[in-house]
Amino acid sequence: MSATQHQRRYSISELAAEFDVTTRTLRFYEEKGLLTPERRGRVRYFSAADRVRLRLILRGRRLGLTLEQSAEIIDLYREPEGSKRQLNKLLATLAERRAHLEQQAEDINVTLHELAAVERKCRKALK
Amino acid sequence: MSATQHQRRYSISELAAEFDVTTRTLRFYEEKGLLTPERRGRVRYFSAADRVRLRLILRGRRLGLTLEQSAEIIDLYREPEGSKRQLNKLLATLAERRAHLEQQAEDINVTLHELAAVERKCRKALK
DNA sequence: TATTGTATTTACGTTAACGTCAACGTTAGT
DNA sequence: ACTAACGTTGACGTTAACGTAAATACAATA
Repeated sequence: MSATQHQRRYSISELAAEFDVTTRTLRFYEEKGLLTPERRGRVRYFSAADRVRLRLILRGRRLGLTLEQSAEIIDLYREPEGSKRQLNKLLATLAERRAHLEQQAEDINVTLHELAAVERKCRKALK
Repeated sequence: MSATQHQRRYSISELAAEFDVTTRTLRFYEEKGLLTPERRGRVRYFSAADRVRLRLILRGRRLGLTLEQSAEIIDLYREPEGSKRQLNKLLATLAERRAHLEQQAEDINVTLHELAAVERKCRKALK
C-alpha cells in the first residue's frame, strides 16, 4: 500500500523542542484528544501523524483559534464521507471557516497598511 | 484648527449595539484603560475617539490579540515623537508586529488552500 | 551504588476576558 | 405615584490553556 514507511517516533521532549512548546502542552493536547501517542509502558511515543496534527494545532493557535476550533478544522481534513446531508453540512462548515479566515486576512491587510504609515512618519521624524 | 466638530457622544448601550458587544465589555475595556469615556454625573458618554479605539480593539480581538497587545498597537498610532533612541525602539516594535502579521497572513493562506482542497473533494463526492 | 536524566501521574494554581447576579439611582411616560 | 428603560458600582463565577510542584519510576552512567 504505502511506500517506504518511516516508522519514526518522537519522544515527548524531542517533539517539544522541535516545536518550541513544553511537554506539559503536549500532554495537555493528548488529554484533549488532539494527539494520540502510542505507549510503550507508560512512556509516550508520538508518530509522524501526531507531528502533523501538532503543526496544525500550532498554526491554529497563531491565528487565535481555540483548541476546539483547531480540532474541528483538523477533523475537516479527513476524507469527506457520509450522506449527502453530511457532505452539505461539511460544505457549510468550510464556508464558515473561509469567511472567518478572509475577515482575518482583511484585518491584517488594513493593520499592515496602518503600521506602514506609522513607520513612514517615524522615519521622517528621524531625519 | 479642526473642521466642523461633530461632538457626537454615544451612550454605552448605543455603542454596544453598534459593535455587537455587551455593556460589560465596554466597562471592562474602560477599566483596563482602553476606553476613556467622559462622565456626566456617573453616566458614561463615549466620544468618536473612543469609537475608533473600540474598532481597533475588536479588530485586534479578531486576530487573536490580547487586550494588552491591542493597547500596544493603538499606542503606536500616536504621533511618533521622542528621542532618536525612542524612535528606533518604535521602529523595532513595528517590525515585530509586522512579522507577526505576516506570519498570520501566511498561515491563513496555507489554511485557505487546504480548505479549498477539501471543498473540491467534497463536491466531487457529492456527484 | 549513587547520581543524573528523562519520563510519568496527580493535582492545585494562574491569567485573561469577560458573564452574571445583586442592589441601587435617574429619567420619561402613563 | 408607579412602572419601564437605562444607567451605575461592586463582587463573585467561569472557561481556556496551560504553569508549577510533588511524588514516583526507570535507565544509563560515573
